[in-house]
Amino acid sequence: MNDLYRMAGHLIRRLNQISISVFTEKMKDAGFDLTPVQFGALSALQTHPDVDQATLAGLIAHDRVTMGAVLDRLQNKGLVERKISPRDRRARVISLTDQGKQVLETVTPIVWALQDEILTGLNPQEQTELLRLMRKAADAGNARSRAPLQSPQQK
Amino acid sequence: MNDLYRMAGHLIRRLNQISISVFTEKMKDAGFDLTPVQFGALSALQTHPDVDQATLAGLIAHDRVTMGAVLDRLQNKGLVERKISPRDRRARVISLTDQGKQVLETVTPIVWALQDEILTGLNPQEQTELLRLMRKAADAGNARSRAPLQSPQQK
DNA sequence: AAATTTATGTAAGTGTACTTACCATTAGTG
DNA sequence: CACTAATGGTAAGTACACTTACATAAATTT
Repeated sequence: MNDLYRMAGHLIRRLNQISISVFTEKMKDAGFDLTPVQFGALSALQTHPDVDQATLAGLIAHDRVTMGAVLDRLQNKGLVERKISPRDRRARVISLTDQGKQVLETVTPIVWALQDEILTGLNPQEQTELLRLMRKAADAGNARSRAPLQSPQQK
Repeated sequence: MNDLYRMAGHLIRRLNQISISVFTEKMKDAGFDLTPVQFGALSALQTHPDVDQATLAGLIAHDRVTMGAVLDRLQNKGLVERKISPRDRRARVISLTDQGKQVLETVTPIVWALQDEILTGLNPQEQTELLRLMRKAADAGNARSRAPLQSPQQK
């Protein structure tokens, strides 16, 4: 038995694989073609409408380049619109289309429901505790990641 | 404050970003150009020498295709050798080169040391508990991931 | 007002992490 | 022993998740 299996990094990667796999499967079952990151972007847009790409990237802890590519796909699917900001001609203001809003509304409860499935094998108390610890670790480590989470107020 | 931030999937993804970022930074500081997955492959090869690519992939929960690409890079760096298996002409038996062994030996303690840094913000008891819960969840969810972990005996 | 710095978005490149499809080979069945 | 099924590896394609580099535009400094 390799020590690797006891390393935080390896366990986190494995959980991420499981998480993405469960998400993809459930989304497919529900008839939607939406990745976790794409859902994250739509979800952040609902809470913070009409932000530009860089701000949106900061809201879900991505770099501008990745966010640009994700938005390309969301735009192709007709879920999102890009408009040049009237106050800054460099910036693209992103907004949910009607279809985007509708998809998000349908999909959000499904995404919530699948969260438990990611943590199958843990009882409710353990799930709560794991969530608490992960949140604490993610908050503390935020500045260490390449694309830190940035609340819009900070900007 | 968006609900997204309370979802298991989002927290796992964030921890993974932090984990990879810390790994990359520390490895670079130490003068090595090695990714987490590349280290994982070398480490698994140490414990299970002379396995074929598919078996190696199973040992660290990857699919054959990803493993092939990782091994291309490790081979280019001279850390690994591929030989056609005498007992199965389809299979490539992978072995660590002397340089690979040496790199692994130097790097392993660095990787262990950096694990704590991934979980900065948690005290030792919390780290232990998080690791326990992650291991339990990863084990239980193993079959759900696209590329489940496979012990060589199972095969 | 001009020069410098900073910031937004995109292009190109690397490295996972998969999918499907394919070829070669081996194992299993009739 | 022929036929089929399963397996190992690769090819091509998609989607993150970054990096560096660059053009444009805005903000700041001189």
